Amino acid sequence: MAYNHNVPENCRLFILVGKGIKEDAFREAFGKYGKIEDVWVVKDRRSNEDKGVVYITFSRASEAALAMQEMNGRVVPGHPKPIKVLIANSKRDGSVRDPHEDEKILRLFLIIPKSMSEDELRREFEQYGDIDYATVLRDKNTGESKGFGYVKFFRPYHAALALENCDRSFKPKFAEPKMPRGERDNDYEMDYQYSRDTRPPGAYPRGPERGPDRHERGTKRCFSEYSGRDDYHDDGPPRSRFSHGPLGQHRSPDDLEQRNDEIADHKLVGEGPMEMIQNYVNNGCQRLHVTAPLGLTQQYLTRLFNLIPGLEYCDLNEATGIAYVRYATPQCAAYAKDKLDGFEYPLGSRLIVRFADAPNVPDLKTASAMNFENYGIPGSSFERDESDTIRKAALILEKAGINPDRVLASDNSIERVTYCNIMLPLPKPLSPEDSSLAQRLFIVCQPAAVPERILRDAFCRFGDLIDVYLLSGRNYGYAKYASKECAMKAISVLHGQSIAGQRLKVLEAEPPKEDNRREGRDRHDSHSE
DNA sequence: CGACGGGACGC
DNA sequence: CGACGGGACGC
Repeated sequence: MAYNHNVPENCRLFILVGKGIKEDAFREAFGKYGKIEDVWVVKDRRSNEDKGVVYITFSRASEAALAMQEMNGRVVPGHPKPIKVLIANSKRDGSVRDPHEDEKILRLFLIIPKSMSEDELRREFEQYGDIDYATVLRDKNTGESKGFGYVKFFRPYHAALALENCDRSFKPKFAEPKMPRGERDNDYEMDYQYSRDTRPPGAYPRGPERGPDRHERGTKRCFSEYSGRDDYHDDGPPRSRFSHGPLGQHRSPDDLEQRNDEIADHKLVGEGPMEMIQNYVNNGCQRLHVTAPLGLTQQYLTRLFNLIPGLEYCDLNEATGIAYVRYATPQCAAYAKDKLDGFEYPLGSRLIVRFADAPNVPDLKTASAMNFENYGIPGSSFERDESDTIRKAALILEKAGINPDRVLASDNSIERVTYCNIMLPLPKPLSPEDSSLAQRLFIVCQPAAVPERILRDAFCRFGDLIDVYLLSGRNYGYAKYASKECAMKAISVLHGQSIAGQRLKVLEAEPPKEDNRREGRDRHDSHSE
């Protein structure tokens, strides 16, 4: 435990690259995919010359996977050679090439309820991306679930999103590769298989509502554009030379309401107005940069952008409120930008949607700042007719399966949540799992258990929550806090209230029953690793 | 085309 | 009444 400080798994990129490129160029090229923790341009000890290898550590695996997916095979500006981007092995594993190393970044090991079937497991995780397989391990004799399973994705980015965003009770981990000796069939060249536009063999479009253009792209583009691609050369669906008007144009309040209407009237939902989308100009940009209000969750934002056909991913950094969204075609992206830029979501806040890397929008900061002027200032003309706007927006959110009551309160300190009978403080970040325990609470749900994600959402709102869980199959459990005040606040607010239809008791927990009284220096820490 | 530095448990 | 959680894949 001494070294290897808490760098999460699969957050580091291993990049093969031309020599003479400086650290700043990598920060510039990779920084937009996430928070860069470290850039190391490897140099020869003696000659001090570049070795053509760079390591970049991101704060999260999804950021690294996204950067790999987007940057592999591209060039760093000003340097002609396309780079090769892989997820780095952990330092401990060294440079060994495991023949099944892809499992380390594609497959999750998950703790699941004993009652959960493979279908349910798959359904739970396919919200994060296309799934290769979902398995539940069972006792050979009784057939009873062992309470854990594996889910394998096609893309590292999707696996990482699932890991980071699934209910914490799954205790997700990247699975250790373990393969029967028999080889698997689709062992095609791994090197570039996760790159930008590829869709793996057997992948299917997520969700039945996807537009037909998805299928056309589908399987056959896997390796078409890797070699030496250095710019936008879209070979996607039929492009149109016509547009429904200029893009990125200043918008009037009437336009916003008009768009809300369109969405509410289903013009935008479901099978999608494909011919309309095709009429959007192809500017070669499939990625959008979204500025969302803080507090908005990954899941909710994904549902919103998924209303528009062709969504490939929607990655929100919940800490910054910045999301990157990608669609199957530039037209879909343009359509999404047109419809959702300035959209009131959640109620009371507006999204800002820009092209992430369009040549004609070189400076994101400038674009965002301008946009704030247009939409973000209270007292602007957007406030007129407020009740009507809110009503329409609520309609749209309901269609996306989003709870319209989850409104950011005007004073930004409490909100209405549908699962609870009272207003609650806004969610606060969890304390790290290894935080020292300050107070434990005993929780009883009567008459029946409440899903853990709801408990987590409720109990985190007082701050410094480490963990909350119910004993498996029971209606009681514990919440652990890193601060006594936060725990006591949770008791004072939540005790006696109703959550997900259950009556809640929240008490200070008694010390664990098995008297571990010898808390001195009972065991010597085996310094592992 | 292919693999590991610097600084470092702490206010 | 309601008291203490689960963890690796048929070679």
